[in-house]
Amino acid sequence: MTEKYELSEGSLRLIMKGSQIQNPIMQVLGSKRIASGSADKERFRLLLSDGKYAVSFAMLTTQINDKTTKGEIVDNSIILIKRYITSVINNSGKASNKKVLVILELETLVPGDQITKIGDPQNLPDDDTEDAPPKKESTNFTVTSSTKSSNDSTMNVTTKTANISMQDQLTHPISSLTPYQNKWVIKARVSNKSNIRTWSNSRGEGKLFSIDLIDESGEIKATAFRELVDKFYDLVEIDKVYYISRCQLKLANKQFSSLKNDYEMTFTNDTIITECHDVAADIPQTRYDFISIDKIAHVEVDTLIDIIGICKSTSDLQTFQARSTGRELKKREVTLVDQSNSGIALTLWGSEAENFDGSSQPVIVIKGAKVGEFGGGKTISTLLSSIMKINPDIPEAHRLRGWFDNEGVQNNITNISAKSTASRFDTPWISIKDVQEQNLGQGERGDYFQFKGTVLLFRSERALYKACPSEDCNKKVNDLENGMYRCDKCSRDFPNFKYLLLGSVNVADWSGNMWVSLFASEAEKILGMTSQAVGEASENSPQALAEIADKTHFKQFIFKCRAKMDTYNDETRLKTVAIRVEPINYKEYNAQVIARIKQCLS
DNA sequence: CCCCCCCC
Repeated sequence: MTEKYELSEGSLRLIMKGSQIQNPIMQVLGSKRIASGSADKERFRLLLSDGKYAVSFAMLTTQINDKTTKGEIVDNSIILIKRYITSVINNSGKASNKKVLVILELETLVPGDQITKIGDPQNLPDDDTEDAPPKKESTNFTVTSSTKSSNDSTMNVTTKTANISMQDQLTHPISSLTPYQNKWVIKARVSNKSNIRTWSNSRGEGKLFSIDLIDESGEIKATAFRELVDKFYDLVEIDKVYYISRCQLKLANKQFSSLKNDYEMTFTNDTIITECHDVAADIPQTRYDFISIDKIAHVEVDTLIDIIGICKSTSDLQTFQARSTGRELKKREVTLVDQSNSGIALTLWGSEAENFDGSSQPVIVIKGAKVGEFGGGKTISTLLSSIMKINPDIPEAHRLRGWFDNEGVQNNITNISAKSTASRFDTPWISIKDVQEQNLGQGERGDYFQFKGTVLLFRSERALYKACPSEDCNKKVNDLENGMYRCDKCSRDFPNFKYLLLGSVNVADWSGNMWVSLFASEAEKILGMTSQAVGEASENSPQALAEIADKTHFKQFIFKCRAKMDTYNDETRLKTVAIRVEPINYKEYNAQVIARIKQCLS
């Protein structure tokens, strides 16, 4: 084992001086949990050895904490460090800064239980300022690049005087920031920037804007208030990289941010922000934590999530008044699908909705979309703080594009935004014979059922009446024979009325026939005419209604009915109302027929 | 110190 994985002897000394060593191999001699402000943000500190030197201040970035909690890193484990940064931590109040090695990515080469301690490593002193060993000394590792300070023996690593420029300092990883320590400099990219917003409440009023900052180790939100808005708003530009120092840290309110950080920062009068023109490639763009669409079905409402999906379809732009504020709102609904063969409705707002063009079925990526619920299905919506990208150049987007074009486009998609109105789906399909034999309609609410029926007769007598012209009143009016019409329900006389149909139809299926009654809206669907048009035709010709009714014969529809016992003139009998008459959806109808045939065969 | 983010 030891032959196979030789430790990168001497590499720790160079690393702690700021050099970049390619894939150094180290042994873990110890690890311990570091107490932290919040329980879910634990950190791990490692005692690392390169076989020659040992360093006790190495940390795992929190993203890879699971390496220790899963038991992958135990004492004596040999690890390959794939990515790391060195940084300076000021022990608040103490005179000297401390160098720290933050491991961003690692691979365990040999589990600790299969090996013992290698060599007799000596602690590397904190104030190690001697020159690094000359390069000709034989080493088994490669120095790929070194920081400016590594060929300068005075090193800025332990310097914190204000008159050196920030560029000369080693920067701190965002993930190492805490409210307990405020001497730091981060080098971070602005991945999102809000507009300037004002507020006014019981605690006062003012204005603010916020930005999202990202580096290789993590991300954090930063907010500027009041006069600091004027100072920084124009200075800070989206996608650019800055050195930032002297902000105040506080606990983040997770409800309002999807960023993976327990803290957020507030700009202060002492905050310094300078642009970094020498942008290292290792400052990432936006970081996402995508959740697949099928899993959103189980996510709590109001949670902020990151999502990637193909825009399968889009609705037209809709404009309406907000009920609460009365403000005019614009929205567009987009259906996103992904490899889980699930779809979800995404709502875009305002100008984002207006300008959106989904005709090419692009990949949509959103950081910080809000999960909502409508009619029992889950939906998502963008917020002002969301970042939306169309066809971003990231591996996940290319993978999704490939899946959709090759396969997903023809897959059946389960839409998790579908309304789940149980009663509608459960309406049983039964025959007319069953309706008559099953003694339906005894209950208070009546019984609901549906069937495919053929119209045998549309009764034209008394199919039309003059109704109250008030919008929501369909009461029959009395013709006062003086040009006025009285509505008893509204207790008013009107100079006009509206025509309404009151349908009564004899419908048949394979098993029998029965009479069903229909409200105007459904009778209109069978006649293919509005009540008003039928009424006007009748005024011109007394035969018109009979002729119109004749044309309905042998038309077929799906009748969704309610059967209920009804008492009229002391006579109690079953009354069936077709509450909805719909054209036959053969896909749905045939599925039901096939299901019943299968049931018969089993 | 904000934290509103809308509708069916």
